[in-house]
Amino acid sequence: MADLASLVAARLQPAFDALEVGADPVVRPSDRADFQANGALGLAKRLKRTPRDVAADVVAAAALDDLCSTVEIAGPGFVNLTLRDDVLAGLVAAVACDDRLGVPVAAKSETVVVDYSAPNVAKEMHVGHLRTTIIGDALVRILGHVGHTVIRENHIGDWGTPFGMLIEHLLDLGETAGAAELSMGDLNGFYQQARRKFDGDVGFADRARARVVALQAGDAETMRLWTVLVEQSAAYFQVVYERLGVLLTPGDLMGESVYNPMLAGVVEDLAAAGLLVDSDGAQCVFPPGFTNRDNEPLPLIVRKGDGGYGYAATDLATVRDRIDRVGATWLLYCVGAPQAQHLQMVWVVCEMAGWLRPPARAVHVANGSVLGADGKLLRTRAGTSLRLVDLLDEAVARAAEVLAARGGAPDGVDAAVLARQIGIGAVKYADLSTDRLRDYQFDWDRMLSFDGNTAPYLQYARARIRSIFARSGVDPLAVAGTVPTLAEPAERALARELLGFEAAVADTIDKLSPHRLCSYLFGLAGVFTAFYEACPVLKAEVSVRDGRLVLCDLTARVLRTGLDLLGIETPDRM
RNA sequence: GCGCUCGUAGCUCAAUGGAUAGAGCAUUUGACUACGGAUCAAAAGGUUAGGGGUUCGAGUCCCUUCGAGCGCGCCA
Repeated sequence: MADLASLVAARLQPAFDALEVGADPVVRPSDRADFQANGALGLAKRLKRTPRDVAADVVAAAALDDLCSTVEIAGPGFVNLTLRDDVLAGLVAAVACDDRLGVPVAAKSETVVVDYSAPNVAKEMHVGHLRTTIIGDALVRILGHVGHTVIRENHIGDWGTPFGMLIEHLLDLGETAGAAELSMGDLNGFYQQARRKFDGDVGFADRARARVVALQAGDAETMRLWTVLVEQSAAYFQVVYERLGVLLTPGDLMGESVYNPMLAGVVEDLAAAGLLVDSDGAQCVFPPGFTNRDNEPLPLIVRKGDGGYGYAATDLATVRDRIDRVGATWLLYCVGAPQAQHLQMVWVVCEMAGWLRPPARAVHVANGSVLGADGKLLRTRAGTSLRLVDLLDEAVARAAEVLAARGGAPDGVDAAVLARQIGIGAVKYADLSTDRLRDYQFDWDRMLSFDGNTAPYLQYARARIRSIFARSGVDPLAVAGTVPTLAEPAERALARELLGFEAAVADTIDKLSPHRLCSYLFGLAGVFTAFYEACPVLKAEVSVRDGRLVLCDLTARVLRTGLDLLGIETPDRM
């Protein structure tokens, strides 16, 4: 199934080629017609002719009669193309019979590593982990859907100096009690108590420092205690991931400790390449183009003055591992915007060292922050960071309230399950539907509303369509293959919108921005509503009815597939 | 000081360099014994923070001012 705009562009291409100025047609969906071609505008100046004349030549040469019902040259030289109804109807019927709903498998399948979530061991998951986790997970699903080989990597913080104090605190509590506290998810308390002792108790701090040395030396007992911390945390993370409904599993954990054995090699190779510089006792690389506040070259500190490896060394090793061992050509880092400069420096150094080279490339899928109603970072009333589990619990509780106010769950539907689907879906959709780079304002009432660009609205729109089939007793399969008539404008508009799914998915991947898909689904639901209002389905005579049922069924399937790609569940009844 | 991101309707958000900048909410007006009424339709709402530039064409690209947020040597 070829994207419609590409189909039209391909028809115009020979006409452009004939003009011999090396330009390509620009065809895009338009509100004024099905498509608008405007490439002639750019050509006109080079040809020293008016855009309208050039457009007329292109249209005459393209012979679009079998594809378009009207081709109109408008304004300063825009070509408005309206597809023939029979062409449109045929395409919709074909998509309706296609399990992939028109979305093709990528011509080039790539191995993609998606780095996302990345919580810290023995620390609470908070709102700050929400966006990276949800956006990363949506991209994993979408890229996988179009046939890429997607490797999820959860780069948890499971190494470094804090583990000295964490291990000592675990010993102070007693292993059993400490582990129990961790598994209950009271991680804020655990970490903060350790921190407080480290800052206030000289003896404890000394033990913690000694413990770091033992950890780095691979002392068996210390490693065992470290493993306790990591395993308890990993189990806790998994509880959160399952409640959130993301694909991450314990098998996806690729913590900092994994790269530990590779760090010496990284430093050796950088030194051999002549990139390493001693600066104030630290081993650094100075990538060009980065300066500090005094306008001096900014170092990437690979090895600290005390001989320890910093996170930069780990990040370098990670790039190398993903490319050389995993064989990835596309590295996606779903990480907050503040880390942009650090990542850029790491990648520049990797390029200098020859580790990151085409076709492999790294992309920072940056995200903005989640803000409260006051426009500041979302926090609890007390001003502490908000635990992710608490946020998710509240989402489900509030969804249950909204559901109750609407009259409760339908008979035979588990209200608790439905509340979870709506509540979690609402949180995820609110996050995904805003441009990921922008900060967005978290608002329970808005995200849980059944009106507007929300998950409940889309879930409800689909459930209503399902109920048409349930009430009528018609099996969608029974009408499959019917070519809709598209006599009504609302039918035609819906058909055209349905064919846009492919382009919406492609655009989402192109920009690595799930909100593109959200916008499409919301638009589709709106066009469907207009259709549903204007065109009776079950009351229509059979020949018309079956075509409309195909449109209904296809709409429901596109909504479901689209929400599925975003990681949002779709209850059949609600 | 340098760098990054952002600034669009009252509010929350859209908009591949393409025509008259679009939705939802809120507001106002209207429809209808209903294929799911917590429905639908319509109106109103804009100097795209300000100024300059590039372009046939700028919310979008470049420069600049203002404002918000975040980074900038041994934490990750």
